[in-house]
Amino acid sequence: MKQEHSRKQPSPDKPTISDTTLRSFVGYRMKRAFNVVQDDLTATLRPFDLRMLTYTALVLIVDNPGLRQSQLADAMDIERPNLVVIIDELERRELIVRDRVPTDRRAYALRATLVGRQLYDKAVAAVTAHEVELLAGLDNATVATVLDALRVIEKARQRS
Amino acid sequence: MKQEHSRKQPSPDKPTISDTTLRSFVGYRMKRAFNVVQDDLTATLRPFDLRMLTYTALVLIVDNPGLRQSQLADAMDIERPNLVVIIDELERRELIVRDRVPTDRRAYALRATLVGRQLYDKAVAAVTAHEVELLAGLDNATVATVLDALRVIEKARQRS
DNA sequence: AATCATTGGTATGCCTCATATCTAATTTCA
DNA sequence: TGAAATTAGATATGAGGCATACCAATGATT
Repeated sequence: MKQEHSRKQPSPDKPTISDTTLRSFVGYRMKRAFNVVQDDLTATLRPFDLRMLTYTALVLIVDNPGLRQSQLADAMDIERPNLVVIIDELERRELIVRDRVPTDRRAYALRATLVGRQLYDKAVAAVTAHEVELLAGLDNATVATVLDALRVIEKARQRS
Repeated sequence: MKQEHSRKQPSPDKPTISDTTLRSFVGYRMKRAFNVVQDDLTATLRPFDLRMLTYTALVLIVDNPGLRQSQLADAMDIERPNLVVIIDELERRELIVRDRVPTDRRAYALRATLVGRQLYDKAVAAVTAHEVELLAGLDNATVATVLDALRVIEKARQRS
């Protein structure tokens, strides 16, 4: 996703069109807000030459040394074939290594290199800083409420 | 996006991997929650043979009869070339028409047909019902707080 | 040993997004 | 007014994120 939605202010001559119906949907609001967050994240990660998915994979590998590709795919909620190219890229850049698992020669144990861990540190710090700025207009209690609501929504699928 | 993330419960044997670092980011939580909402929306719209984008376009055209394609692209935050195929599809299905604008022969005024408005009614009702179910675990005050927070986040870009 | 399941990989296609470029039509303005 | 710039829509094309089908190698089951 290379969007970076250009935020164009409404031209005063053309009539602004109404999205009242859509605004009544939480999903629509979430998408619009998430676009902003994602664009910000994309811009934040660009200096590190990371995309959202490579960043996510790197973080999970650093935090879970030795995990298998299939576990990582599960955690990232993507299919195994799509993870391969992500791992390929991280390995090519020597941010991680594919270690053979002695007890199961089909599998790889993924581990971050020193360089990978250093990039992780810098990227996580940058993303954290950007999030703080993005949430500057909200007090902590509100953020906590939102996070809790998001968790409820995320878990709602298991009911349906 | 044809995802429909298969919600697999964690196998008890394999160690669940930790996403603690990522969980600390609001963006990550938003993405996970939004995936659920989007999957639900996709499933809800499937019986109507609508995707999120065709649905969004249809709703905006019904609510703003006569708008131009470029206005619609602006409202949907997508590029004009990408809107063309969406409009093509809606027109082919005779849900909307491209009327020539007499005062500007470059432009089209988009209008929904009767069939389009009928589909709109059904789809909006279905999506509304699904949202109610998805948000069943949250009280109204919480939803209001979340919507407000989302608006603050969405507008935050204009500050940066 | 034979069958089945799993891991990682390859090939492939769809959808969403972007950019560059084209035409026709309309504005702008020297 | 007439040339240049701008705009509306369309086409072509490519990147990236997703899915499925299929394969080879290995491991698990019986």
